Amino acid sequence: MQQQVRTELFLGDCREVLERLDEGSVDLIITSPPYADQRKETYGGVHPDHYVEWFLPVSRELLRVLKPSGTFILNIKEKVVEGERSTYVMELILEMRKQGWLWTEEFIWHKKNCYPGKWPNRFRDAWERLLQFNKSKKFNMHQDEVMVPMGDWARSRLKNLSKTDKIRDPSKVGSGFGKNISNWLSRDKAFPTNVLHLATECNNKNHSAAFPMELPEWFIKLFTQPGDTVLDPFMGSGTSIHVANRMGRHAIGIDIVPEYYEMALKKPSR
Amino acid sequence: MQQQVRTELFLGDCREVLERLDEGSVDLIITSPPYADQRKETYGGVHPDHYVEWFLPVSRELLRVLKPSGTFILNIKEKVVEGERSTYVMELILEMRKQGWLWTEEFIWHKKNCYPGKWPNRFRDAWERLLQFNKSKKFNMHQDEVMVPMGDWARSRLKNLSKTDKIRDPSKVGSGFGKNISNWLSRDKAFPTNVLHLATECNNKNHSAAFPMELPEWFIKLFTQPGDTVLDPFMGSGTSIHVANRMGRHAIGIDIVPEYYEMALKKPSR
DNA sequence: GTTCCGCATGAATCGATAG
DNA sequence: ACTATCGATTCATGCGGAA
Repeated sequence: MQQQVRTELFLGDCREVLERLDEGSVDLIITSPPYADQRKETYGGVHPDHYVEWFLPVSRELLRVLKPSGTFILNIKEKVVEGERSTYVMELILEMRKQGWLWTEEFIWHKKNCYPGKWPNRFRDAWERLLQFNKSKKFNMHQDEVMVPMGDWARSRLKNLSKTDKIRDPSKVGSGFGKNISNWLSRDKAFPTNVLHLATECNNKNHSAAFPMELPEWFIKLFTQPGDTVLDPFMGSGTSIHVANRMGRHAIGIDIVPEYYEMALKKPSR
Repeated sequence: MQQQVRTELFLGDCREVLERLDEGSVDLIITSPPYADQRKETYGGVHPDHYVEWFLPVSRELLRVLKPSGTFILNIKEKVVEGERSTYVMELILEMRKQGWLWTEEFIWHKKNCYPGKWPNRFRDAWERLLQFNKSKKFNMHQDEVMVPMGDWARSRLKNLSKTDKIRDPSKVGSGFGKNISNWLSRDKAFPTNVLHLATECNNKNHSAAFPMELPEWFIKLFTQPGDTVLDPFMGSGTSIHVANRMGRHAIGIDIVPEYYEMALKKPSR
């Protein structure tokens, strides 16, 4: 029942708050930390050169509070510095492995409505990383929960490519399954892939979410069950926390910015 | 003219063959090297732990033969080893930067019809990396050649120009920017993003790396002009070489496997 | 109730100018 | 020279009001 769902929100630096959480108490961590040099007004901005050392204490605590069967989903993307992609995300992955994390998978979030712009040497950036880390090779995964209908794939929550995407790419889709196609026709649902097609939410309201609700929803369905605990150490306005609550999961949210903390407190769990 | 197009095919280890090519003689290198520990029969297989040291001598020679204005597109994806994604691609990027390469961009190839399958701990892998490396920040890029049709929204969009189309609100986030809507009036095409949606080709069963023609075609259009030179040091059956020729570019192809070399020789340049 | 249409907004990046 | 700020460029989406 919804009433049984526990929600704990903390105002403060997650490096300190996390120390107060019990070891092995969280089933899913899903977060989108401030990217390097971004959100200067609110988070102060972290220089790309110092990003790894800034994040490692956090990931160490996250490793502690996660259950052995749990999963950590990290949404991040490196920025361009002087014409090159920065390497701090790769360095972060390498360092987190040294901490004991397993880098299990990398999902791609294809942002269908990416930021506009034109530059002489690059195109618009339309994707972000969704890095999956685990504590052990045996982690919980409920694949059936995120199956997508095959027939009306377009209407499903995990949306398919938009109309223009189809117009733009006239190559032969579905021509490549060979004999296995018969297996698929008899099913009505299919497992998704590791590429997620979602638009960023840019509504007219006073705040915009870091990522669309469908994103945490998808991973919460995939990696937790009702009654499990979801943690977001950089909750922002609290999107993933409230999605977790709505789905009957306990939620723990942390943010260092008072405005976000207040916003998360007040947000109706509709 | 097509007749003027030069094609050089070599049978041998590209580390040796590349030494015979002139410095600064290639405009675009596009290749899909044998993935780690894959295709053992054909390439002998490279263990993930030795992949970086195996590839670095190749990339050093590629750096030499590339023009300062040229581009290197590397199609690669790390395999899963004992439940984890291997880190050799990230390590390779870090090491190639030490060689002098600039890691300019990472395109995503979304494989729309990836191979079906089911595993208890992961979904189907539907994307690969297309790493862009450059020798200098000033490289050739012909963006107009790869423009795509605009979305349907554009038609109604341009009927009425709103105030904010001319003067954008310096909005709350501070990300506001002014528009020059007059640039749009005659526009029916848009620039693409760094996510490519292509289906894999499966017609050529003989070749172990399924590389859809559209992929080299797109990068050849983007980074070269007719008369330029395209190199594929792991040409396989020679798809990118023949696409380059068909598009009026000179081509150099290398492969160590006699069967592939023969295949590339015989392939009609339709 | 549908569909249509107007419109603000988004983890962007480059190059020029200012301190 | 080296860093910080600012102006210029751009496309797709979902919302909300109108038809």
